[in-house]
Amino acid sequence: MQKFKDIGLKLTPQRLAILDFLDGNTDHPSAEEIYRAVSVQFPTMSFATVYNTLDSLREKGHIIELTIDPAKKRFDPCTDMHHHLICTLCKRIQDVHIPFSLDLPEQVKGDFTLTGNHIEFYGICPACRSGHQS
Amino acid sequence: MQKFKDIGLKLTPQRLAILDFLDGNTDHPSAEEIYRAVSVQFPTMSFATVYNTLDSLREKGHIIELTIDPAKKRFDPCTDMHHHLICTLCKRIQDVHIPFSLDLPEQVKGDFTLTGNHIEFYGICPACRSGHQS
DNA sequence: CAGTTGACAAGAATAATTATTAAATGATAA
DNA sequence: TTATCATTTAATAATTATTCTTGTCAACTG
Repeated sequence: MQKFKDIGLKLTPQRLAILDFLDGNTDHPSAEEIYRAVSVQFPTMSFATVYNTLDSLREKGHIIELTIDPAKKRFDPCTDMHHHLICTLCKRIQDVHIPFSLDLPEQVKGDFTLTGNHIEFYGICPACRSGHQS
Repeated sequence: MQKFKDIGLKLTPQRLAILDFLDGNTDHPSAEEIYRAVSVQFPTMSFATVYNTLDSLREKGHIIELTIDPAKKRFDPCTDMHHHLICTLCKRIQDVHIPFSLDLPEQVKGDFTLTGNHIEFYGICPACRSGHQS
């Protein structure tokens, strides 16, 4: 777990468990899913601890908070610039690790300084297209 | 108010007021902001009516629900495909009416059928860059 | 006119999240 | 190692956004 050394936060067992669950996870889990997963090892774990940890990690830039889901926040341990491919039926979210360096014409951005972008690709996944319950 | 004719819903005064407030609005207001604005004319207006109306309008495709703000839903009367330019400091959201026809390579999308995309451009707006409260 | 339907207001209920608190723990320096 | 001190935790209360429920009323149907 070398990678958690320079995190800039106290490394408690709870945090380590959350980090461990998140590490390499591409499911974009919600706070509740993280809580459920980590509760297996730490039955005394509090929900607030999950939120606090996620908040600290976000502040330090170790995770990204996704606003893709209108109902709840989702968290992504992959902080590289990347985008998302979302099935509009089953809501599954898939990573897109291709950079798109988009710019805006002057007349649109004006004196706005562009710092980045995030693209949501919408579509129908293979599973939903074939075996959907119509 | 010709444009509200074919809405496919009963046109009640409350709904008309909401529609009227939304029409041409580029501020991406939240339910609460809509409620506050419409309450001026209809002091008895209920919050639930706002949510119900917004929900009906969304179902009929007359407005779009934005998931840009992690804290709450925002609503956009502009249903054309368009994107958003967001100031990461003051959170102001500006429309970007430029189409970006992005595609993904086969190896990424696989059998996914792409239906659309939405781009969030992040940056610092002129106001925040100059007169920010540091 | 009686009955059905849809819409409204009011407020309760729910779900996600944040804030508060005291007790426990990890980091730090002697 | 140990005392110290700030941070973290768990439990719980509070908040916020949203949805649900209920009773009522108006408009429409037959």
